[in-house]
Amino acid sequence: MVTIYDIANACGCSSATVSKALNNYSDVNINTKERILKKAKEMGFVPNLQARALSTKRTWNIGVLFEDKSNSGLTHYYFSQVLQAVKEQAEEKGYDITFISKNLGGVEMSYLEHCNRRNIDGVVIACIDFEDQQVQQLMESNIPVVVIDYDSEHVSAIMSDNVRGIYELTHYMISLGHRDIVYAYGHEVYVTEERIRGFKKALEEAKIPFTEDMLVKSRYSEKQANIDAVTEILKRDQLPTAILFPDDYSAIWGINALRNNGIKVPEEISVGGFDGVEIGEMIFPRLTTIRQNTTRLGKEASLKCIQLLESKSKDNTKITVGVELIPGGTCMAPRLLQGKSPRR
Amino acid sequence: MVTIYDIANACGCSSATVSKALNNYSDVNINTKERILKKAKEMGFVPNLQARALSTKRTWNIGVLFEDKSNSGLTHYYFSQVLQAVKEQAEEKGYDITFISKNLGGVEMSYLEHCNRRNIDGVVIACIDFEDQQVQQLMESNIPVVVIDYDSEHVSAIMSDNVRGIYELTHYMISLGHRDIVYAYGHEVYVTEERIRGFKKALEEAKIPFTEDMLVKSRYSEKQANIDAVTEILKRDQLPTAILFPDDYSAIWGINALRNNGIKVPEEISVGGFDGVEIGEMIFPRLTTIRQNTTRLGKEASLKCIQLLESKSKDNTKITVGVELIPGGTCMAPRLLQGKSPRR
DNA sequence: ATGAAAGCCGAAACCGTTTTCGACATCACA
DNA sequence: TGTGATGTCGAAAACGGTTTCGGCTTTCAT
Repeated sequence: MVTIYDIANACGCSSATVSKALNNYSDVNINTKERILKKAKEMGFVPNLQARALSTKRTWNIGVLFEDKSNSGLTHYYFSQVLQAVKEQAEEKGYDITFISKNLGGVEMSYLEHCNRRNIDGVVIACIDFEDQQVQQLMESNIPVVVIDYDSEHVSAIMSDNVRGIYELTHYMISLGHRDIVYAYGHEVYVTEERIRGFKKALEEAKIPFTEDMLVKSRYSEKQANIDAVTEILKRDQLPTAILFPDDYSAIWGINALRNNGIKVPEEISVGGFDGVEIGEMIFPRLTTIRQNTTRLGKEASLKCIQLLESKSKDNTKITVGVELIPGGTCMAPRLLQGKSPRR
Repeated sequence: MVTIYDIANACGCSSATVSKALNNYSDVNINTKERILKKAKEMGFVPNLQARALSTKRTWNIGVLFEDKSNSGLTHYYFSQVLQAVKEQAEEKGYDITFISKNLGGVEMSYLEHCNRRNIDGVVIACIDFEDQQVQQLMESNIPVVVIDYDSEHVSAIMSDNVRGIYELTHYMISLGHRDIVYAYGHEVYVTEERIRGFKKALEEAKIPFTEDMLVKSRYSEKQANIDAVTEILKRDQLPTAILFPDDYSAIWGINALRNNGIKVPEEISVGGFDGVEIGEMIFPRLTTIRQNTTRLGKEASLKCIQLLESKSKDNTKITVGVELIPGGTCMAPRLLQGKSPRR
């Protein structure tokens, strides 16, 4: 391994001058500088980031927290896209990303401690369980943190326009003629509250009275929870004409569950998803859903995080990223008379 | 930030002793040790990994190379599962993972240089383009490298049993009565050669003469390439009764393309995929495919990599991980007389 | 000619750890 | 009582960089 000292020797100058030459300091003669740079390249010099970090306190590392309880982390259809965008944007700015975990090497360790050990410059969080004690601790620390889809006074946030998303989807259903709509909502977290707000808003505007049975508890990205939700709904005397699921994955399993119970989609029940990931296009007919702009969410998160860490500050600005309705083939106007139960 | 010096001061001993106490050296009195550990915890000491790395030359960091040309990296249905397993296993052993990229901070940089800057302890590679000059350079370097699904004299490898996989799938098709089978193979890489071997082997055993038109060039995980492959096949005077695709994603788009052209699957043409990822279960009927053991592939890769880096050695042992046939509903016995062209 | 300013460079401290090696005390044993 | 072994500790160097600050030249206006 060749160090700046080796270069200094070869150039007949001091290591300080080499360091300055490599870092574009102004107080080094243009000729010396070029000589040093040339020699450095010749000798195959590669700076040691650990050494540099030790004195500059910058690791050029962004931590990523992606602990999804239900679907294990990286394989998540929606989050993996966000993560990809975070990664690309970070790399473009010269940062590497590192996953933050509890439980490193068999030793239970808080997220914050993990970050401190590695001297992470900043963190992007996009997990479901923001109420986790350790996540809160991290957000309240003095490490710059950007969260995706959560609202906290301590951190900056990139928000997908969930209210508008579910509002538009509901509105669309209503415009097709649906009035008996069920929203199978996800985990009881911030995003869910937001979405329920959007759901109710659309109903209200259409003067459709909201009743408790329009909400069914389910879970994001959990196959069985959504199949169970469907099973529960099918026990009712009067079936809804449309069901909205918390994400596309859930919607697809929901559709399968409906079909396994002899219900035709969309002829008997219309279905809407959320996320707009590619699996929605793979099934037939294509899933009606709300597309979240994963690329922008990820990019904005990275950029905001970098901006914060470079200014060594924290703030709690919020950036909202728009969503888009993707009409598919899983919805149609309800065929049966309202208020009349379709079979069973 | 509290350092070992602070602890030394508080304990009335030297930093050397503190370091030793923290690292379980034998030449420190049990009482002093406990006093130091207690104080360290009290003061909230967190070791600085950069400083440690500087003197030990271990970063506890494993680099991951996942550059998939077609489908962008992390969002890949198959690779993301492997990656998840690599990550989990690495973390269990106390290692963090970091993505290796060219082009860090706008500066073109070789993979090897990226690793050297960060002083990565070892690398796991699972990308498609192993022939890339930079990937080769990395494999030939003295950094411990483990590759997934590639064969090189320079590195250790974890291999999925591709030959057996495609052999079994083909064998299954033949056992259903198919003789006109097309294999739409993926990128022209090592894995593809392997699979073609397995394909031919199954034909040979069944005494079905191999002809060139049984192979169609396509690409892994590329929607359009597979749709195009289907379009090409459909131009033939005599259609095959079964098509095998290079992965599940491709198979699903292949099926959609077939259906868009009025061909019934599986009634007119049977279809097989490869990978065994969940999307194969989402469509109706469920995709017949070969399941690769992504979890084991990832775990083995991590473990092998750690074993190598801890012994500071390289070798080129190969570990093969088995595969499994998942019979679905996209295959059935061919209905039409062999040798007769089904319509058109 | 002179003093100030600007340009260029290097000594040395510093970042937070590990690790070697020698010093010292204590102990056991002949 | 002397000797060697054993146990415990710390000084100091090393890891590979960055950065401050002061000193020396050179330039330039007066």
